Amino acid sequence: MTQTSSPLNPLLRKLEAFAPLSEAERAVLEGLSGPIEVVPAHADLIREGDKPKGILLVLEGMAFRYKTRASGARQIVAYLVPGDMGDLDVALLDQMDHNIASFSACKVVWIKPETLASIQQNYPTIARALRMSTLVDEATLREWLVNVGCRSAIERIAHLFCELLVRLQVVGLATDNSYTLPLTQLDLADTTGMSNVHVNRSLQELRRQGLIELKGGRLTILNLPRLRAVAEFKANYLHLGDQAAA
Amino acid sequence: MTQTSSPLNPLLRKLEAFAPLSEAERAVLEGLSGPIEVVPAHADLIREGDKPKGILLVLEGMAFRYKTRASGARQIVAYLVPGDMGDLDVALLDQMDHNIASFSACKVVWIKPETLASIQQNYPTIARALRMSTLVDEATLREWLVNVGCRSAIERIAHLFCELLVRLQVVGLATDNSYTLPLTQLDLADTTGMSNVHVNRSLQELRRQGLIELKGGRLTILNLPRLRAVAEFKANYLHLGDQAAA
DNA sequence: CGTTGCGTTGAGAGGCTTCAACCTAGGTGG
DNA sequence: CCACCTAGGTTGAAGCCTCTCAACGCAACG
Repeated sequence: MTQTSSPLNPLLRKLEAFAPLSEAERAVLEGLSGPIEVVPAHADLIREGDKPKGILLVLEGMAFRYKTRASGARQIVAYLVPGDMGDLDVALLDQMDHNIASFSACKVVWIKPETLASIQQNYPTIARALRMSTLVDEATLREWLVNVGCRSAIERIAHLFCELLVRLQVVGLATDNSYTLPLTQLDLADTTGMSNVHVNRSLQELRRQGLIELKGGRLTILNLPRLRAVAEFKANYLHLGDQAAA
Repeated sequence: MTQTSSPLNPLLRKLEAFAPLSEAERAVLEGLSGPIEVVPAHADLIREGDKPKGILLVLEGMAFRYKTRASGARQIVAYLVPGDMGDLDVALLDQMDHNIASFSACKVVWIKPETLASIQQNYPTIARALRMSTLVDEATLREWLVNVGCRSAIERIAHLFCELLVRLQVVGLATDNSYTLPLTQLDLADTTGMSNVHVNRSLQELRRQGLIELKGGRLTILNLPRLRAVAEFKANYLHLGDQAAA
């Protein structure tokens, strides 16, 4: 209630989902805000082969990690929503092995490795929360692999929607089982490893079953229990405790 | 040359691929050996829902991470070869979100979080190498997602074989483009998101093209350049510098 | 008012799955 | 020492899920 308008709010909310923070700790995190970069929609933030620019923190908007093949095929390997951070140790790498781009217009910060390192040293609770968050990112990647590796078309999309709901709820960006989803069907296709045509048909099926409504860049989940059942969604990999009924 | 017989040797080799270690640092790492657990083939090391036992380090044999669906379907999400370690911070989680099991008989160690933490504090070079290694694990997961998300059956298998070659070469377990591969075709199927029948046919095709030989639990790559071309394999995500011609 | 990006629809093709049978090799026990 | 058993590899056939290609609708925008 105090600082809902701070650009750092999503990060604070996310970390507090792992461990309560003191006022001092919250204040320190506010110090991360630095120079905010405003990024238009559909723009690359950093490309494969580039030297890491620092630790990416998304404040607003939605971004994603992806890799491309020589053929031009694209695989999206992660979504970055407000409060999400890149790897704490990216600075160790001399070049990126994948790309990061924006879905919608974004506000981001590139945190200097030293800044983060010093915070981690001096504030163990924050350090813990940040490391938890990294573990969850990895767990999410594993879940995405399960998604593409052994779920059907409809199940994949349903699972993705369930995951996003939880992640956006944590940072206060989803209410009434509804949230902004600035993706095209082609984006969804490249995320779930299917063709845009089949994404279209799967979405229609989800609509026909009365599970979701998706139009104008906003997704509304009409029947969450059934959507979760379809996706066989268990939130345990997000490690939020009981907040998101596993 | 000095201590090739140490059970810790794979870890040393792996970390040295990221940064040269001093004798003192090597000695410290030897101290990790602790009580070695011998695990038979096809046994679970830890299950989803369990409390993490410590940081897993594989000394010998081959293990894997996997998740299962209610239907019984299994998705393998990572391979663990000698020298591979689990997440440095797993101890932060109160329960595992996936399983780990052995392919072949293994020797492993469960390192106590405190032990590792103290080493990380006192030996920055080791800490760096360990964190690099975690970054590579995550990058590998992303590459696996690309594999399942947008490569054809043959390409998936070829890519997996290329990756394993590099990883095993690093720890000295592959010579002459050949290495031990204690997997069944069903294991390969659950790794690549396909049916065992189709894995069988894809392997036959790779054999027919003279690219590989696979029998008796040993894989020999007969034509590495062509196998890499088929897989469109670029080793950059393993971040080994020039050691493995990207 | 044309252009452009995105969603939608139809039709045909194909990669992969499923089911099922059969084969082989290795291990076990009578 | 052989018969049996089992796990894993191989093969065939049928079918479907998903893809590709292509056309068309539609809304936003300059």
